[in-house]
Amino acid sequence: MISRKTKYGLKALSFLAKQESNKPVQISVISEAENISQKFLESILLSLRKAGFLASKKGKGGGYYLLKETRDIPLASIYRILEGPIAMVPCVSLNFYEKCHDCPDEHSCDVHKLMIQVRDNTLSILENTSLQDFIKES
Amino acid sequence: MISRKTKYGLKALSFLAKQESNKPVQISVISEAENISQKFLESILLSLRKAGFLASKKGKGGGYYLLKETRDIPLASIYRILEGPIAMVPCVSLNFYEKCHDCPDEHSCDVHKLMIQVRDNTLSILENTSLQDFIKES
DNA sequence: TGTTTACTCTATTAATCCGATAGGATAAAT
DNA sequence: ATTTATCCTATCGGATTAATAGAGTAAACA
Repeated sequence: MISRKTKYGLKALSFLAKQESNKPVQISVISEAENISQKFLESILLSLRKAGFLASKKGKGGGYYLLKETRDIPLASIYRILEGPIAMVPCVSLNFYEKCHDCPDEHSCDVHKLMIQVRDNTLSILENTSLQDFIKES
Repeated sequence: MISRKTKYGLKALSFLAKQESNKPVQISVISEAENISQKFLESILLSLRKAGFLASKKGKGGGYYLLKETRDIPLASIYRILEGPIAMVPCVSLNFYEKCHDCPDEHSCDVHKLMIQVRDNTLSILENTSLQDFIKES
């Protein structure tokens, strides 16, 4: 299961992607439309901005807007920013590798072998689905 | 990422599956071989027993052993028992369905639509990988 | 029958994470 | 200047996780 943070982030990105123009949208607008706590959404959008997917404008008429084309925002990137590693165990993570504390030797671990397969399969979905695909069929 | 509970459970099942005979294996043997806290492993094996995958014998010569054929234990079942829902959001879970608190209407939710696809894809991997497949190539 | 062995069950704990909130700082528009 | 709206840090209660403790139960075996 993904956290609310990730779900909210996806909903907000989808909301922004569906605007006709690229005019900034205020946090309060998104939070009301999508039933998300405004303060919580603030921190989520901030993460997405720091990751380079969104830009913001302060002051009157300000807000958030997409910085990239929707087709250039793969689900995998959003997931990594908001949720963390895509791999099921740290020892097979490409972007967040960590040794498992209980494994003296990864290469002799069945779970390790299995999780590499699961990771590759999951990755192929998440890398090949973009924000565009995902609002397309609404 | 999966919890340690699930990882330990997988390792323990794999360990049992690799025994030649179906003689009971003591918790302490598994916990030492796999570097798992014995007490924690106790509760994990108990869950797997209650779910019908393992059986146990008490007393001398006792321990845990597999109750089903390794090919009849899909990863999906183990995952559901130890980790919980496979779906990324409760509103698309087949076995643990719950309405999302922030969605007045699931059918108009982009995330909902997307997560159905992700779920089906993930499911097809986890349902079609059995404990047998997963120890096979060690 | 009694002792050892090993699973069963409950419950407690420390640490971490999650979701949410508060409030002041900063920057832009008018 | 004043208003608007993002930026940033800090905090909080509650839930979950991983691990531990200890008493209870059942089986084997001498």
